[in-house]
Amino acid sequence: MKIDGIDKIIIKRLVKDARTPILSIAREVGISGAAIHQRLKKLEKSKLIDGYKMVINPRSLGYTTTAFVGIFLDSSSLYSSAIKRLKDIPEIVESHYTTGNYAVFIKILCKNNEDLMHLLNKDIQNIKGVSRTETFISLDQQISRQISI
Amino acid sequence: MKIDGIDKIIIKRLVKDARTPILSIAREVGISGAAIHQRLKKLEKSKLIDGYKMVINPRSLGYTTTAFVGIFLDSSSLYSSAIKRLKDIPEIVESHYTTGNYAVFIKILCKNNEDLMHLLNKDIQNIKGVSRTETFISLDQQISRQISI
DNA sequence: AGTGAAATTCGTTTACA
DNA sequence: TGTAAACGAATTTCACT
Repeated sequence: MKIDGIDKIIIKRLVKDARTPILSIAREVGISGAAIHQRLKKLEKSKLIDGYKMVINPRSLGYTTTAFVGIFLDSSSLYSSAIKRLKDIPEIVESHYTTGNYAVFIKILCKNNEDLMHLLNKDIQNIKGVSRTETFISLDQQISRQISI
Repeated sequence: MKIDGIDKIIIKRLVKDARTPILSIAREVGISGAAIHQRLKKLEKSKLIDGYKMVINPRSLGYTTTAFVGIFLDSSSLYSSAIKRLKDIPEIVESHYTTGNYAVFIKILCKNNEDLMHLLNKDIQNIKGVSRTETFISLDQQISRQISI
């Protein structure tokens, strides 16, 4: 799969705004809408494009706190059952099985510190196999982007 | 800002596929396209909607490794200059200033372990003020989602 | 908040360079 | 890969409820 300059323009425009009309991109690059359409279908088929998503602003819903939580498990065999429970906690937006100190590493959004404490002490600590957690609260996010193309 | 059931359907559909035609949503909920259009503009103005993004699949570009890196800084006064340097490393997709052990916490995508080592030992360790790093490599990601509405 | 209609703009297909 | 033409579909605006 080779990507040329036109493909890059298509991708850059749609990464910025996925609802940009194809014809508007066509006018920018100076080829027909049908050609852009064709290229886009090819990019989608190649799996380079994973989809198009509306982005929700968590802040507007009161979710002002981002935190990362490292979770220690008593045994790695408890991983899949723990994941099942973690999936039921909607504030958890990412979950990884990681090398290093922790077994499970999650990213979590909370409305405030009280909610975070509740999530840690009740929802997460009560999961079978969870022995201990370590929390890193994000005070400032300076980078948020996708891999560059 | 109050969100009713119709708004939720609009959001759910567009979170799943941002290029879903408004008229297709209109047909699903049984009101006119103009009404959906109106609601959508209102949601966008309310800042609940942060935008629409094409999602790139990093794997298709060879980025098969996700890692989290905690960075220790000699002094917190070096934060802003360090961030400037981190922004120049395209593999870094998130950067946070965090409470806890680390000063800076990043999420990074790499093609392989060699690239990761190079990024850690050359690009990151050479940044002024960086004393030490701790790396957690993601072996398995089970949750990847947005905050629920 | 919603409607229906009108005007404009898009997406998609097709036949052809 | 690309184009131009054609057509159905979608977006957007507006006067009215």
